[in-house]
Amino acid sequence: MTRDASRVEGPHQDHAGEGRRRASIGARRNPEAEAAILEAARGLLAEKGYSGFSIDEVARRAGAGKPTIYRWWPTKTDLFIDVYSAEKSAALVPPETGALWSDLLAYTRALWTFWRTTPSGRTFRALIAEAQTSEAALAALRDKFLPERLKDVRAMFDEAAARGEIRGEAVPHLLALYIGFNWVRLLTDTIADDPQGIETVARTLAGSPQ
Amino acid sequence: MTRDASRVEGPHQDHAGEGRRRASIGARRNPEAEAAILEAARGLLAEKGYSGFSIDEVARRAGAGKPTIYRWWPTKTDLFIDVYSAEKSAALVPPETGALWSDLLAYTRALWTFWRTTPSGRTFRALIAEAQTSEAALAALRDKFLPERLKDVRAMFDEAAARGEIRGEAVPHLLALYIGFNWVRLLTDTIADDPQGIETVARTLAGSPQ
DNA sequence: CTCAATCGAAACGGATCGTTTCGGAACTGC
DNA sequence: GCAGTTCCGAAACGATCCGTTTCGATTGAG
Repeated sequence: MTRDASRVEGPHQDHAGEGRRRASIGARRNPEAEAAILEAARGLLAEKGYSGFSIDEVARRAGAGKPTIYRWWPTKTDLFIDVYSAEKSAALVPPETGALWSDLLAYTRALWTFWRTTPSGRTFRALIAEAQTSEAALAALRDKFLPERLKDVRAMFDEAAARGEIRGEAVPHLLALYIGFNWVRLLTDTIADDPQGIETVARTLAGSPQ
Repeated sequence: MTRDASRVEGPHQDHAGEGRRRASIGARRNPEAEAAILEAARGLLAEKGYSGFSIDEVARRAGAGKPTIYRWWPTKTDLFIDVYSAEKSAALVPPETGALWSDLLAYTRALWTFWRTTPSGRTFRALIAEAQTSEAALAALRDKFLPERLKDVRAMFDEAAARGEIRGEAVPHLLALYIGFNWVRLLTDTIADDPQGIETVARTLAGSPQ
């Protein structure tokens, strides 16, 4: 690349370290900086949702420079995915009622409550939305988060198949059906408690008599 | 508002109408401008998806001024919703096979093909994503588009209830279940044809023997 | 003819993404 | 101990975008 050699750049850095500053710790990553960035990003996402999630604001809150952020996370989406990865999968203990329909009933109500009462619902909506724009986010959602976080739900279906309640070959499709139901309610912001709807769905998926 | 009265604004408008220009037709809307804007927006959305859908680009393509756009559509979301409204609901003729499960099988395969082979799938994904950020888009999606476009599907379930295949009270919930299945496949970009999965889902919703 | 509303061009303010320049700090290899 | 490398954060930049404002011009209504 040909570049102009003559430079007339002005001075930078005029307040000269009177405030607190997290300087470099040498020719390697500063874990404090990384932690501060992730924590700032996590808090910002929980507070203002994805619309208020900007790199500039994360840098301000973390007391970090934008180049420091972009050194480790090439794009905003990468940082977002990383922050989402750190979210606790939450204390959604899968029920063990002995029947698929009542397992689903209990689990669904707990999930909706979790989505309503923590930042997780909002954050998950943001991830799904981001996945509609970014290929990286879509791949992360489909190939990383979904398989990981659906383990418990899948186990409920697998156990039901082992008990003979449903066919084993139907499990992946019943799972998709069940996930879709929760998604459509979350994405249309209609996850107020709905015992009747949830019970109908649970019984339909389990093939139980109504 | 107090405003400075002294102005030293430079001149505008220096090429003086040598190019084609769609001037005002008086103190009222110019339907040509409106049509050009909608057409440009529609084409842009189909070509580049929602990420490339900017007001500046729409204005350029339409040969319109941004103030003209903002006079009629207060925000970008409003224009987007309006463009989406104009999308043809498409030639998805609901099947009449006489049984819910086979109706669903045929309809689902046609829907997925429609989503894959036209800009509609991409556009619908964009609307769902937009609804996660904009309250207006969410309201439009939930209260306007969904009820309207689900008429055919709802009718399939209603007729099945009339035939005694399913309980009438279950219709809204089975509908949500069915929509969710399609959404989750669309939003994770997994709408390649999947006859087995679709059949399992159709039979589960219809309560048919497997 | 005057007034009001429209038209498109252009510029603006503010925000954002992602990049680059800069002064400085600290570890690593020699 | 001393250069060289890599990191650090501040600041500015270019580009893009949203939504607003100014401006000259056009045209219908009264």
